[in-house]
Amino acid sequence: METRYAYVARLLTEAIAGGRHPIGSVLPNEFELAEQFAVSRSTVRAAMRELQASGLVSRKRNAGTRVEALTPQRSGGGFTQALESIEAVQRFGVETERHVQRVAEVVADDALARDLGCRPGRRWLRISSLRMIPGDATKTPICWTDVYIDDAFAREVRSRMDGHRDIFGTLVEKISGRRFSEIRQDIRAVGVSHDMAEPLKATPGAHALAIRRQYLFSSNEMAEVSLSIHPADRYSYTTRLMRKDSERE
Amino acid sequence: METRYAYVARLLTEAIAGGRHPIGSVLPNEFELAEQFAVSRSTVRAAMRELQASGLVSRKRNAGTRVEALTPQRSGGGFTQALESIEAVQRFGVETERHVQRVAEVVADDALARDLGCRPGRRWLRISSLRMIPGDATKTPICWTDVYIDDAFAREVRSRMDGHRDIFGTLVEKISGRRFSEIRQDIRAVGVSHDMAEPLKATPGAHALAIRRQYLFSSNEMAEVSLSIHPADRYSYTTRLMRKDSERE
DNA sequence: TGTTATATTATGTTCGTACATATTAATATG
DNA sequence: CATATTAATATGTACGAACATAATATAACA
Repeated sequence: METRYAYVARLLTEAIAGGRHPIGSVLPNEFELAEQFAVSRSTVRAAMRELQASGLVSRKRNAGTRVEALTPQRSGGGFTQALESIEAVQRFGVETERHVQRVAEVVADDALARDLGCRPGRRWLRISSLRMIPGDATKTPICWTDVYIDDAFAREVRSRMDGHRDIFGTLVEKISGRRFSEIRQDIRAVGVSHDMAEPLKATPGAHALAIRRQYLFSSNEMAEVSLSIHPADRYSYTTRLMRKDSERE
Repeated sequence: METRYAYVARLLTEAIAGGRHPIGSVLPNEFELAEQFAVSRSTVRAAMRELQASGLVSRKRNAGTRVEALTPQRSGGGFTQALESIEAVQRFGVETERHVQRVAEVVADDALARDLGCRPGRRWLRISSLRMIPGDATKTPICWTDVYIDDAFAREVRSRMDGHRDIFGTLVEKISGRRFSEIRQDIRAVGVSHDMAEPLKATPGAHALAIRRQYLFSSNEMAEVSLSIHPADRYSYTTRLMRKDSERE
């Protein structure tokens, strides 16, 4: 038999998916829900824990329970990929080090705006760098990366980037005092362009992976974008998706 | 101030990390722990929920709480990607339909074994197909896919594949009565080969994404592998990684 | 001996109560 | 009018009790 909290969780999930509670709206409080469903507050809280775990709602003291998504973001039955840190998103199998080539402030023209997924005219700090394996005698770069950081953080980033060996995303989080809530990633097949062929030690037109990563704060504000070019023979993007059940047997 | 359940969770986490409770051992039951820490059973259960969420322990009725790992496996702060189903792994933005081109039983030679990640000599049922957008007048395929299914399921798959519109993975799960526990995915940049240029309506050597997906029952039982070739102009692989935290602000 | 009832056990569910705490809204104060 | 104080509010923490359920161990029985 379906437990009562599972029943409450299911009804609420269906109501949210069905549009009864649009994103951003606030659910009735726990006591009201308890009365509506004729269960105790503890049962409502157990149901809420499920909704929260699946990413449907967020909760805050006295602000109530707000709907964040219409469908489960972190489900139980499907597959999940877990990355323990921002760095892990990059998934280089090996240790790499960054060699900064150029730093410049740029304004997005139409082409760049399309590449980055921002509006034309937006101002960015661009940091271009190569990634290498430390101690590699051939000095063959793994990839070329252009990191675009919101102009608002440009001065701080410029002054602190030298002492910073981590990925730039962590630096932006440190400077802004905020945390990224989402990373959008886009992988395409491209050819190595003429400009990049030489620094990458590849032939122009050679097969390569182009990876775009957009780093967003909670309000859908894009604070950073990175564009990487990986020649095909040096990199493949690997993920392991695990079925997630925490119950035993 | 540290809450009591957080205190209990911390002590238990430290005790596990410190080797006091080796992997596979069973913790004292909830009533005993409640007495040890001088808290109520509810508080112990709240602490247990934390340990379970971080992957340190698993629990089963009457079998108790067993230690599964010494350090947190799913810590907060990282990012996760959630796929609701096996199909979602493919992440075509649009509805697509499969057009089977060839079906054959094959034995992996050295080259194929390397491509699939299996041992040479293993027998597979290979199903080659094109994926199209229904109603597309130009009939331009999205991708070419070779699906390799374990020989053991070959006969069943052959007889049931016509009535099956879903991805083959679900068919294999249905036939075997087992569920995949892991999908390994590998994305590389390649050129369209001469054989595939014509069916894909692409020029030989054109930039393309090659995606290999290995479907595993357990960590060493690979039941299915798929190799897809996506011409660059028709597909990009997109993922959204969400921060795990569900607290607000 | 093998199979079927029965008791035991540890976690799971549900209730109710009480107080804590963070945030917002209302009110009083300078 | 701006600021400090207070009240109201919704979630968070903590307790204790009772019963449910699944798995295991034990006893009863043929």
